[in-house]
Amino acid sequence: MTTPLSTTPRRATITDVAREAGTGKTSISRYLNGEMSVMSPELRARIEAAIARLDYQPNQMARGLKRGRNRLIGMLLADLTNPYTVEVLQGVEAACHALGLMPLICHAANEVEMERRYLQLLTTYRVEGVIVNALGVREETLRPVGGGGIPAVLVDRSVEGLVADMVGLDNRAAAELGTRHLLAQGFDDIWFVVQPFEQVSSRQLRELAFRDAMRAQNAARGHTLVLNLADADEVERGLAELDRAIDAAGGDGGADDPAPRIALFAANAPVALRLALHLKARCGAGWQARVALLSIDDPEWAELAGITTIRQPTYDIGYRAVEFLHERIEGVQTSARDCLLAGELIVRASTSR
Amino acid sequence: MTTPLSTTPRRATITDVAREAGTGKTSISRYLNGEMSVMSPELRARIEAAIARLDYQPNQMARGLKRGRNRLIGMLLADLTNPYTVEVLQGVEAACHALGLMPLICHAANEVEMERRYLQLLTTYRVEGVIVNALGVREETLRPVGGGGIPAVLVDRSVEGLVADMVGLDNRAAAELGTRHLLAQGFDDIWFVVQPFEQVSSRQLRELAFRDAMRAQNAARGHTLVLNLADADEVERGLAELDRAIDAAGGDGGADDPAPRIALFAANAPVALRLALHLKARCGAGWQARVALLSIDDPEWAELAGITTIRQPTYDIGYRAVEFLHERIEGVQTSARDCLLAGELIVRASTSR
DNA sequence: CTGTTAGCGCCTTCAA
DNA sequence: TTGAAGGCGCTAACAG
Repeated sequence: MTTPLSTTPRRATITDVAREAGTGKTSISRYLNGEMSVMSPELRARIEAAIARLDYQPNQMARGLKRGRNRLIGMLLADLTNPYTVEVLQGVEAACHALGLMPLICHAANEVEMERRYLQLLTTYRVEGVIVNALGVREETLRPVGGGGIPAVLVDRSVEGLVADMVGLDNRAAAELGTRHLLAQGFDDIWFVVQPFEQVSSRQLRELAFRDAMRAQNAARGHTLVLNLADADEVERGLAELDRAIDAAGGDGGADDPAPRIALFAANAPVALRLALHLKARCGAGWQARVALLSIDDPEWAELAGITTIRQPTYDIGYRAVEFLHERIEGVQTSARDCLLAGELIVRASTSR
Repeated sequence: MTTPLSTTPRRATITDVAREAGTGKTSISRYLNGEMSVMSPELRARIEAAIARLDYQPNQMARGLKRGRNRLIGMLLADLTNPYTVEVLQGVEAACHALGLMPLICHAANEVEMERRYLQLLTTYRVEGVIVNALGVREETLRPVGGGGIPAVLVDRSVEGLVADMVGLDNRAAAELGTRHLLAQGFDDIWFVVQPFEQVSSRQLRELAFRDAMRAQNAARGHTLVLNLADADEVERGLAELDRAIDAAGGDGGADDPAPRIALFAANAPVALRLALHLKARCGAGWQARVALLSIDDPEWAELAGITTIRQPTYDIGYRAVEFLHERIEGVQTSARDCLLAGELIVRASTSR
């Protein structure tokens, strides 16, 4: 490969096409916008030929400038590393495709500062709307977007004080579903493990619903453990606490030992993975005999590990979010809507016997 | 929540700011572009105040239209579901950030038709360059991009007949590394499992290197199994063939049984996952005692499952790709470059004893 | 140092 | 049925 890469030969503009077709720019513009009804077939043919000959492609930016709409929407994501996010994204893409929108995907990688910058950047590109699934967004940050300016719809989590459409899992129902399942399976010592939830409404709701569901069953003991995955030391301390509880519960898998009555309920997949890795490292490959694991989210490895999950309707969440946003862009003025979708319990070996 | 969502109050333009600051548009433009050197502090202060008062944000589209560059680059991805892709993306984002670029992420979801459409769309938005990691791109599809028009850099796989920079794993070295490891561990019946590779250069290279490395060791038997993950029936047939080989090799994990000498070498993570799921379903939780599994790619579940992997320098791949592209955008004219990065062998229980 | 004058590529009245 | 003129928001010569 020694051929030098060729240089750019400037793209054709509408003016070039007009000249090539021997007509005015207006007719080209009409052609581009499908206003064929009032146009002689002869002219139309000439335009088509000219476009083909010049390999002309209209400049979206220029159109956007004039029309005031560029069909761009922003998609702000907290963490692409989380399978949940990728799945939601698939729904978003499908919907965008169907509605003629183009998503500008911004990955904040769990950094609040990034979120702020991206939001600002999206504003600058004059996106027509934004879908937000972010970690640290506060009402102030989103003000220029949801408030005065660009329509916004929230995914998974709502933002205090911000009035906007939101779509996500029915967290209350999901956490109840999981808790009830564990109770029904005879677990009476259940640990709900969740990342810090002061800022994240969905985590709050899950934790609250868990506690409520536990309270309804007086016999059982319910605990909440906060695991800040971003801080290795904190994680160590949390896991150590868990270890003590597991040891106390016994159940080393011996044949004459009663089945363990302790279960872990992970609030999402990243937490579940962290737990599974730790348990495997500490108890070996047979860790599942000592403790049950259930997680909201259904990552690809769940089936392999055999843990029970509550699968979110991720695709629908993404799709619905775009539909909401599209309606807002088209000027719908109803008050803020919430769309809560149901999760599905998938029972695997970890919690059944 | 019954407050109706407010309407958009039209954003301030450069003209508004000029009026507000009592000056001309040029000065505002200069201010925006940091040409502060020749500007009275007094004027500058007035401009700053006006911008703040109006919450003015320059319109990127308009700037782009005028200067002919919009700082947008396209990022075409074959499959976001593959952890590899997400990791590369992180490198891409970091580099874009550092270079003041904004990536337009397009997810083709393994559909060739989507790729074509996205490529066309990117052209339409006049991106300054494209990073391509796609399934079905042929030279023709990319012609308008890599050839005459927009600079392109390829990730992971090269495209026949297309002269462009490319960055990815050193596939030959990686496949050799894996094969040698398996041979050194005493496996003499090794199955290389890979998705259809006619179209994908990286898969071709891995398969070829595997065969070469096997040939160097006459004693061992090497097989290549093609697994088309997109076709359930084909997958069934392929897995059945594998099952027969595993059964023939024996090694049911009994204490008096010699350790199994059969190993599976997955060409990437999606294949490895499919294999692991099948083996677990067929042989139960103890499947690892019957067959060893090694995979190129190091997905999050690899540690949990204890399979050996060859981790790709994904972040660097993404980062490097953007750097290459940026150089091209800036006009570098050297002939096409290849950047091959080394993989790292991570030995886990599956292949060690 | 600062403002005026042309466009960038396209769409949109308004005439013809 | 078609075209000419003006402007979207911004930058880039030119003048002053």
